[in-house]
Amino acid sequence: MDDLPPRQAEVLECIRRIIVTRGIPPTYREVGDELGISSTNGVADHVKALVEKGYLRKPMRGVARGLQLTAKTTSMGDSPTLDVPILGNVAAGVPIMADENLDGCLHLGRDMVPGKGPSFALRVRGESMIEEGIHDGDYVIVRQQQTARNGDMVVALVDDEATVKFFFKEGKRIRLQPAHPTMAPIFVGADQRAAIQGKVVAVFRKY
Amino acid sequence: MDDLPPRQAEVLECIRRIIVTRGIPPTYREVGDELGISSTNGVADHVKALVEKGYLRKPMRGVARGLQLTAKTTSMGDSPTLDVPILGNVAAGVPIMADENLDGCLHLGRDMVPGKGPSFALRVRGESMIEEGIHDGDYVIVRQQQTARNGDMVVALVDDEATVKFFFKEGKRIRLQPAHPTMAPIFVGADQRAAIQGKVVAVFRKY
DNA sequence: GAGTATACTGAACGGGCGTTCTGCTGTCAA
DNA sequence: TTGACAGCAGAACGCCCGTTCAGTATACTC
Repeated sequence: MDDLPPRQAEVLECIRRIIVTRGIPPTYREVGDELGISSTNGVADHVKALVEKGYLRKPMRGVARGLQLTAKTTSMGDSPTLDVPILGNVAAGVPIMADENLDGCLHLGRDMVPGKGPSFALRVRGESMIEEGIHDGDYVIVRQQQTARNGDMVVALVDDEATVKFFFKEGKRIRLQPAHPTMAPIFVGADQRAAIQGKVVAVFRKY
Repeated sequence: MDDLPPRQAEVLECIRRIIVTRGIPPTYREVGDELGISSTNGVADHVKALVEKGYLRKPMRGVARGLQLTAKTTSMGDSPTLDVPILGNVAAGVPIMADENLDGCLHLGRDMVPGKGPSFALRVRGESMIEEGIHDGDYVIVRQQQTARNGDMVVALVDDEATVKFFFKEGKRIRLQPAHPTMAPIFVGADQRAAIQGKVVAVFRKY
């Protein structure tokens, strides 16, 4: 993901920083001034490469300050902010990573979403994590990953349905443990692959 | 707050919509095209008025697409998104509304933060609302207001310290009720004014 | 009736800014 | 050693775009 040539990475970082801190994208000359590139063409070359590689977007050509960040950029590196798309309910079907948001975005400070990699948000249905302080209707912010460690709270796909549970590997089977006084854990055998969608890294609730 | 002349409100709404949906501010001519204003000066007049009234900002003059929204704009109207500044800990001193963010921002879909008016976020210290699923370290999103209704979860100033409690008016006194099995409520007499800072409208937790 | 705010048209100026072209210097793999 | 890629310089073109100046029209207040 982050296999950019060093100078291109600097250019991308510079553009991202300016967009985040100033609220409006820089011009080629502004980028050049910051990085010591006197020719606009020098910057244009880098931008062209970054667009081709999917790190930047240029929706309208020939337009002043027309550079935009893509999801690839906002969910990478040490960006101070992060756009987390809300992909749907955690009890309804398979969540799919998409560029465009379905139900809006959670825009959070980078330090509030631990770890790297793409993230998404889901709405929790049911009370299975009530003892963790996660209620029906809460949103969970999930970092996409296929594996998990014992004790992690994960979003897993069981019978084509996504659920939020604690993850425990017990020998050959996996235990998906709810945080509810009366609900029983779900066991997934070695044959049925437990499709881990990601790890819950944050929770959001609306009153 | 929203006492703008109708046409100025349309211009502001148009600019805000374009910034939110396209990610980059519009030019005067783009605004004019959308609203049927053929002269850039017509738009410039509206922008000038909106800047003077504090609804827009123009940090650099003479710069293409240099318009920015102010906190006044983002926390008003039917904006689809909302920037909520994080102002500090809920147990540490008086929260103050400021233009610039202290600890970053929660950028949330408008429909996720009920109600109107300016909002801010605070970090909760202690376990006093544990039974509500609000843990130590959680963030609460607070809509600024001076009054509250029975049962509201509010941020109140008691002895110059901000706390999160449920609000109940009981005759002449006010009861600030924690959601904790062993913690006692705080009573505020009629003489001591309970300084309500706002109402908790959302919660955010980071793992 | 004078003054002020709103809401524009039309035109022109001048710098901002993306684009394009040519050409240069490296490095690295084939 | 030929080629591809990264990373520039320098210059020129031409539209984009904020700004400014000069008016016009309506509505409202004093």
